[in-house]
Amino acid sequence: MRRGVAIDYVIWHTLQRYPNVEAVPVVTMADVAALADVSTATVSRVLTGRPGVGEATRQKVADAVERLGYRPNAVARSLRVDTTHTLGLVIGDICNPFFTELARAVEDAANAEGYSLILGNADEDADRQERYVDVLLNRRVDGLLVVPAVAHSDAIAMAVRQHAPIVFVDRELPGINVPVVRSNGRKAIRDLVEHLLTLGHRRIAIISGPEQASTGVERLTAFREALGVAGVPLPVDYIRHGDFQEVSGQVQMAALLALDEPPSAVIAADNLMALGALRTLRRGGLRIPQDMALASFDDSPWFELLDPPMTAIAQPTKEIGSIAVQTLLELMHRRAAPSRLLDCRLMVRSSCGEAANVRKN
Amino acid sequence: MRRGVAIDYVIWHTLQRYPNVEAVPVVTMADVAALADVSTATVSRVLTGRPGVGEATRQKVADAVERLGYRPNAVARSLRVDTTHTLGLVIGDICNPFFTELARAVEDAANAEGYSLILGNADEDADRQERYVDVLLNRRVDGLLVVPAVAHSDAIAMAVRQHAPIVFVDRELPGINVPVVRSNGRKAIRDLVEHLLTLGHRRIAIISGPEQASTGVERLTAFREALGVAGVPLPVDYIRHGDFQEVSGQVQMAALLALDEPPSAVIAADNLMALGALRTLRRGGLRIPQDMALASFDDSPWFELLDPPMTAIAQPTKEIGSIAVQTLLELMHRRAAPSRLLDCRLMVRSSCGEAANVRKN
DNA sequence: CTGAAAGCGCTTACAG
DNA sequence: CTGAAAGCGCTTACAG
Repeated sequence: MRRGVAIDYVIWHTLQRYPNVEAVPVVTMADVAALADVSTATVSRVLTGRPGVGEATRQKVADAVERLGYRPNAVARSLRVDTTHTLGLVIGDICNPFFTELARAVEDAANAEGYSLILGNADEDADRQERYVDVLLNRRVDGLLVVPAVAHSDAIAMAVRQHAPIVFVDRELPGINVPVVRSNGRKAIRDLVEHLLTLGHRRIAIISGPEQASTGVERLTAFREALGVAGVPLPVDYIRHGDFQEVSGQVQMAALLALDEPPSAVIAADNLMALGALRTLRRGGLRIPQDMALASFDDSPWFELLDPPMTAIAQPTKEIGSIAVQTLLELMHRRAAPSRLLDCRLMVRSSCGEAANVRKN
Repeated sequence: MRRGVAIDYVIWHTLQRYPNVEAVPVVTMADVAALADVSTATVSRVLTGRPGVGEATRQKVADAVERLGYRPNAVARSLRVDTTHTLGLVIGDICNPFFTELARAVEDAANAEGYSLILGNADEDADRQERYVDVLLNRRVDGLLVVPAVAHSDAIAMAVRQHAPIVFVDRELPGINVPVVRSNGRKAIRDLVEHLLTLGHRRIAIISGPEQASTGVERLTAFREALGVAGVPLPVDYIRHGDFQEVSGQVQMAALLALDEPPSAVIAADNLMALGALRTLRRGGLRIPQDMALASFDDSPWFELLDPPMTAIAQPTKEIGSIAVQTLLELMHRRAAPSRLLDCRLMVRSSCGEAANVRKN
């Protein structure tokens, strides 16, 4: 077997170099060069497809590579050329389908441009976020996409000061001037509120994100404005702050139900909190939408199949991901890149009531 | 501002070195050493916390690091110490909640051991899988976890021959001898079939995985055995092969419905195909479980909230992830590590019928 | 068309 | 306790 012979050669070779180590032979470019009887410079040239190598030589090298099962050491290459062809993405929570879909979109876009992606999951936690930003930058990713999980980040501030190419996705950080690619929920939220008003709802509450999260704030503001225009009051008790994770949706929905005058409709600012809210309603035996209407920011493949199908605001996730990567590439080439705001779409289903049986309260 | 001064120093320093480049200054260990007036060896010692450095020296170095905003180059370090403190994970499909949860568990376990994780999404595609395995190995991850997406992989076979530490998760590859960590669905599937039989079902079909996928085969075999024991026939038409993604669930359910004698119950071999099957049923206006019972392999947080709540087999995902990492670490230390098989649990909900209203057909 | 040599930014024996 | 120097595995001017 040819390959066996080649590998044995390497083992032997390695044992020569490290006579008293239980060798796990790792083939280097020097091994290839030796076997092909050329210099490492030449091996490097054929491996990177650089022109100006004789056909015969090229073949000799290719054979040696094949026989030895040579695996280029990307770490060494990166050190030399000062580029890793890797992008980093720090997301808020890998269990949140929105981020999952985003990661998928970013990965596709990155691959299409010849980059691989290292994914960091901050889990909506400040420390984990800081750690990941540093780790990825130390690993010398060529560019970094981050969904900031907290109001303030020393790691990011420092990185920006050092001119690391960074773009924010989905959320942003006050006072840090990097391009942001995200969706603008304003219009869709206005549509949603209108939808609720048409269905007769007048007591509408919101389970928003953390007070520091930019997306949370924006969604809340848009909500407040939409109600204001319609002249519908928004009691402070109707504004709940969750943390974008499921349990907070459960808790805040329970808190709303415990109010003297509970709302008749609730909007959750992300899909996990909507899931939590729904769970609380179900456990309490409440009917949707008769006892409580519920809508969600973020759509999901599951929503159509829930009981009842959930009305939701869909973000253009794929687009966000690919535009974010494009933006990052611009930055990496030291070109200016603008922030981008993309529109959302309201998906009317039946969790807020049917247009048919409009109700008054 | 101290930091401003320090950075200006670096810019100046860098410009000295590269007078005609629009400098993006990157601070190196040599810069720190120069500022602290020590050797790089000493800087390295304090940075890696090695003992035997005078307190005064240590402080000088720490100050310089701080002032310059020094960021260690992990690429250079890796080349030198021949370890990256990184694990790789190649999953089948990042949009599949099972893999997402798995990735989360693996990441947690890896972080706990001081490793970061590079995630590759094969998207159930052979080429993408091969590419990722190579890319990750070239990047010199210290170990690799893979959910093999196809029946045969040259990249993996080669890597194993080169003694790369690899463990399979969730699925395995025939003829490749590496530890496997996955769940054993046999018992839970037997429970599920029993559950269906008790409810009166006699025409039970399965939407299995691809014929080459080990998990698909195992689940199918367990299903066939369980029916065999009960003396219930399994027509060939009742065995459908999907690809673990949603659309195939839709298609195969439609095929089952088109049969002369359609089944009264269907088991989908993963959660995405279950979702697809459910969608087809809903679009066709069929009632569940009256017109068709449906159960899923893989549980999901959504299942409890579906219409109707879906009966499912839950895998111990967290455990699979953490045990897989432990197993990989053993391998990395060149210790033998056994394969591990973990039990699943049947979560009875109402998509197959209530125990109350048992039916006969 | 090909090779010798320098160098990327670290770490680590080896001396002192 | 500290430093000079070699070397990890590549790539790339520079010569020839």
